[in-house]
Amino acid sequence: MPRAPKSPAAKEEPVRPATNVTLYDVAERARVSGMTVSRVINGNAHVSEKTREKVMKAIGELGYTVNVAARAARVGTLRVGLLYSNPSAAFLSAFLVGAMGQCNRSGAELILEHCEDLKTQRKAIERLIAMGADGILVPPPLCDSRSALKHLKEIGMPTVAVATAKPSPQASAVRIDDYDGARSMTKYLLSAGHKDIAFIKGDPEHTPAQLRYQAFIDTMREEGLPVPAERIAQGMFTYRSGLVAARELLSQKVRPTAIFASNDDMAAAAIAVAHGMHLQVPEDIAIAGFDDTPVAVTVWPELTTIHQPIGDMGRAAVEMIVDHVRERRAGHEVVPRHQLMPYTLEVRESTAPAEG
Amino acid sequence: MPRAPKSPAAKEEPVRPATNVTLYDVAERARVSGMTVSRVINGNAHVSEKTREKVMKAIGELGYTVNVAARAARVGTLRVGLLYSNPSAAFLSAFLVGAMGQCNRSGAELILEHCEDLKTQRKAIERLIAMGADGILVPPPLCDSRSALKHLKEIGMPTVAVATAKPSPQASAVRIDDYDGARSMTKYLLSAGHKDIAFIKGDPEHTPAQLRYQAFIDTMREEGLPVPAERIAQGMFTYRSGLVAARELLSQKVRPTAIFASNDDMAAAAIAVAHGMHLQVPEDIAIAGFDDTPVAVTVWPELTTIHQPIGDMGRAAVEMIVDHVRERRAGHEVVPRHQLMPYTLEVRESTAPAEG
DNA sequence: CTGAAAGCGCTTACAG
DNA sequence: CTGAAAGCGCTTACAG
Repeated sequence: MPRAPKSPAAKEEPVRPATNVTLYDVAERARVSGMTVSRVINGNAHVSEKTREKVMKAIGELGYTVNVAARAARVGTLRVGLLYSNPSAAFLSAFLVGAMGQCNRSGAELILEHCEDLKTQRKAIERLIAMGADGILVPPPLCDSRSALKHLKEIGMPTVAVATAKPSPQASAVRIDDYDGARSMTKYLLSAGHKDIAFIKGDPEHTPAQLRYQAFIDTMREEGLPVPAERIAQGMFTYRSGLVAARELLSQKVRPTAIFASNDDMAAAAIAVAHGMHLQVPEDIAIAGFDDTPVAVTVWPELTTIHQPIGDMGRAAVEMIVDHVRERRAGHEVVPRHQLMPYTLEVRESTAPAEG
Repeated sequence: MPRAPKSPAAKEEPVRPATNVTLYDVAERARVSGMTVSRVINGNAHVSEKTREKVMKAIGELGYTVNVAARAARVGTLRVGLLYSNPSAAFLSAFLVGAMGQCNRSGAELILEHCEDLKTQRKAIERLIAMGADGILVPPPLCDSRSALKHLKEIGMPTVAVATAKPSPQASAVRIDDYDGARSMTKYLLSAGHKDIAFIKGDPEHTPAQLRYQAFIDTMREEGLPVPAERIAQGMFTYRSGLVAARELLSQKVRPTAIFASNDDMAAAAIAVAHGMHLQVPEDIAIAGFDDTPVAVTVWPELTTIHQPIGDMGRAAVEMIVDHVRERRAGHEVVPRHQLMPYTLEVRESTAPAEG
């Protein structure tokens, strides 16, 4: 493989800085009891600001980190439920890598439950609860299900939606700005001199598909380049649907100079179709994707795409749900949080400046 | 906050059967001390056979499982190092999912270290040790490096090689039988009526590549179908190398009726090349892969392939390394173990009976 | 708002 | 070969 896959936890921060400093070391230095330190690190409200500061200072100076194993021994292992239906294999495994890594660091346990469709989701949620889930993570496409989120809200289960494009204000969410990402890609293609760009839409049920398309249309329009209907093809985020869509787009009398597929699987399919028509990529047709899943660097030429930090999102989602669970246990109200992760434009070989 | 009690009708194997039975419950029932139970569950040698049996019986009756969090609190979290260089992204993430899941269940922690090539591996091993690794997992292609394994052996570090085709008797290994798997695939193609089968070899540095090729050749020969040189193409396990190899194989005057690529990335490339030549898959040319990585079900038609249980191998490797570390701590000699995982032949749409 | 005590479930010395 | 005691680092009652 040409490039080393991103290692999930390798960089970040040492898995756990094998510190021998305990809560009591902090207590001693801050001249308080261990109890008080415990309160501070758990965000308990009943600590004076002054005391909290003293403790935080000592924590910083000593480089203290909580021993999650000891905490888990006392408090019971916190269980994070993952309710998933049918995201792509690539998405799920990248997400799991991040989520599991963080569970490990947080001393939590990940339990998975599959649910085939929206009808069975209530049962899946109940199974997760029966298995002792303290909080639940909801990746696409379930994260866009109002009824799933509503059900979870009603039963008071801490919830984090992942990779939804239109987050509910009622529930926490970890996501990228799909609109912005698609806008960046469109601008990049424009700046490379492409004017006649075709677009492959994704599954209309997925909110990211809608926003990516909208961003493309809006950005083109802003440049005074309205997109005719024959430059838009409907896909379903699958490779196979990309095959059909790309065939449709490339069999026009006048071909576009670039295709922006709204995910990598469809972009990979577009490359295959182009090659099948003896078109060179990117010389005859530039092709771009979205997500930066493993297939993006498997195909040749490698795909220019928007890198969605799926592993980091899994990590962040677990961090957030763990916070929520602990807030709840501490008797606090759980306020929904929305975390926007940074995406990056990965320019690779499948795109190049337009000719002329 | 107390966790809701588990329903007795538990699922398969709940992540951890949240049993409330402790070591002392077992001790009481077996009429021994907690210390003795601890010795038994840790495989300590200094327990009489009779006592051990009593304890095991009580454990079974009570459904006791050790509380890994409590153990970790006492004994320090066990750290499993993962030394990897450049396996494909798909392999690594599938492996990580299995390995991390098992680490979670075992109360261990996974720490990753990348090493670019064989020259830097010694340093990578030292970094892993500095980070507190108690045992090290070595996936391909490093698992085939004699010098890496030798170094680890010399410093007395418990080691498990993963997915090597030619395991060293000196080190533990978790793998599938690559020879057998390739033989199964070849037999399947033969049974479907194919006689003229081409083969795309993998990176000659990887032991699985060698065995898969050998199995193909041997099986064909047994059937009285020796394979001419023009039916063999050299690949490197990458998509791009598969593109080149497939082009070579399919541009012969007389085309084979099937191509067996020794991994999925190359098989996916072969499909793309076939489509580019306006050949139908599987009607005009059947194509098979090996590994069953996500790309196998991303491309269309989906790939017939040998399913290598990569996630399970990650799980098994962690289980084994944890055993080794604990054996070592208990003062036992670590005897290398070799675990063969089951592969399965996944017949999908990319192959069909030969015509005629 | 803060603290002294007890205990989570297990293992490490130390005995016998 | 077996056990009584102490303690891992943290948190949960219970006080004040």
